[in-house]
Amino acid sequence: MTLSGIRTRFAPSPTGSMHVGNLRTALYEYLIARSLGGRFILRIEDTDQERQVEGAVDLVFRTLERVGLVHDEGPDVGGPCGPYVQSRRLPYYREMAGRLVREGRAYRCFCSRERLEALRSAKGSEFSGGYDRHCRDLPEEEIRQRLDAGMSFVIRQRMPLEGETRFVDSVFGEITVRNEELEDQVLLKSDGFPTYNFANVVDDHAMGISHVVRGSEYLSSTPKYNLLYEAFGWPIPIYVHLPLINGPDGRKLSKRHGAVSFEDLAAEGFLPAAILNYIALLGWCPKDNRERFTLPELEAAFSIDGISRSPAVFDLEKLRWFNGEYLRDLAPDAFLDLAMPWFRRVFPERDLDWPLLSSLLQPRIRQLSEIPDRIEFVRELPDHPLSLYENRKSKATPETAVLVLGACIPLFESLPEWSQALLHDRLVLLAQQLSMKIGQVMWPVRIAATGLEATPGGAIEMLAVLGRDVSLARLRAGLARLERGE
RNA sequence: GGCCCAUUGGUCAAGCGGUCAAGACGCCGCCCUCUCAAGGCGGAAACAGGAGUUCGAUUCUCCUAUGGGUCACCA
Repeated sequence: MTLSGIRTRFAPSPTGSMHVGNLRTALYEYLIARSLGGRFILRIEDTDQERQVEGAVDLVFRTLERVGLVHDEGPDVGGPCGPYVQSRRLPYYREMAGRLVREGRAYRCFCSRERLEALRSAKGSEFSGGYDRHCRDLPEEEIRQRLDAGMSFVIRQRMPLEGETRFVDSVFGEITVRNEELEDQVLLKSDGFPTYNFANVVDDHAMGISHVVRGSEYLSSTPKYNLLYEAFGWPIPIYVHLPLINGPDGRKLSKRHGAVSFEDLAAEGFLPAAILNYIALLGWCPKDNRERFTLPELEAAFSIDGISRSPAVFDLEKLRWFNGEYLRDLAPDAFLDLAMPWFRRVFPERDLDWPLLSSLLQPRIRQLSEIPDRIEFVRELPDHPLSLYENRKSKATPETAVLVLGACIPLFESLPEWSQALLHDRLVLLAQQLSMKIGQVMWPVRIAATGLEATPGGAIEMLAVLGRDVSLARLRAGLARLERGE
């Protein structure tokens, strides 16, 4: 079977949540494949028996689906290079490791973990690190003896002791490392599982991966990968190393920076499309500097040469801006559907004029999670100081408030219908009668009704949301407070 | 500490020898406006430092500084 053409893969370890860095890697891998007419493959790298997390594989599927990164081959959809789960490819890795041992490019190492640990601590602060190649040239009979004795072993790659390894990364350019820096890395662990490095190379070749896309934390170990490809006589893939994503403090983004996984962000009211759009721009910039992109638009615009080399800081503020844009672009009923669960957090039973509230909130929020706080005033009038009735711009004062509220309460009581149109007409009329500016009458009404300096709508809209009874009760209470002066 | 990489406003970033050094977020101001948003207009804000190369460096080279990555039977 020959695999040709552009092929990229997303190869997560099922160890927990979908970090935005991982998601971005998946995105770029997807985009490289799509923009070049290639195929995007999903492979699960579950070679670490101890770090498996229940349900993590499902989370990967679900997340990719939610953001629309559809893979062409993978554990669920199959493909010509299956299985796409590393724990089911064990015999293959053993065969390949055995081949390297036979050819003298790898060897069995019987060193105990204790010895290795002692080695490391002995080097101490020097940090010259690494394995001392103790078993590299064990005599044949000694190997056979230990094997017969049932000693466990790992298989290590026999690295060249001199010379240098050079490679070209599509993003970072040419990189050269002296071979003496390279450790005789473990290929096969004593439990028979391959290490990440080994399985990765073996599978990338077996699956015909043309572009190896990954975070730049792998940059310095890439020479080891290349030496493996060479040991097997396989062609070296095109490398695309991605700049890291850091937190605001300049350190690698992690849990202590708050919500950094896709599911955290989604739970906080960010739209998948907005998240995807934002992270697409973290480390990549289109030729025309455009910012708003749908996935198909990204597929058309993406190119490797737009990837940046320096790390990017994950800026929640900018994500919030993106999210606000996406929220505003939603059709009103689509926004209502998304807002409803958040409405229900404050009003599990009671119904309000949801379409009205929804239309007021849509242009005003950036995260769905802002909704509960924004409508809490409907449930209960917030404590507020009388000084709120003072507003320079509206020329409103506690004194004018008394006049306005005193006049509009009876007016509202006799209103035949509690409609925005009617409310509006009456208040405009009232302003004329009192020779006041419109804002002068609207301000105290809104304050008395909501107790808030800023509300999701004007006075009329707030009255409509609250309904006749609640509105009147609050206006009366407001007036009484003003008259008492406290 | 060794090795590798990076360095344009607070953040994302354009730039790829000659620019008054784009744009976006955020911030500030003005307009619109029954508050706040949204929208419109405007503003403050950057080439880490030092040597070279060159007629000319943000762009090329070297050094320094700072930051990051990596040195596992983790990925």
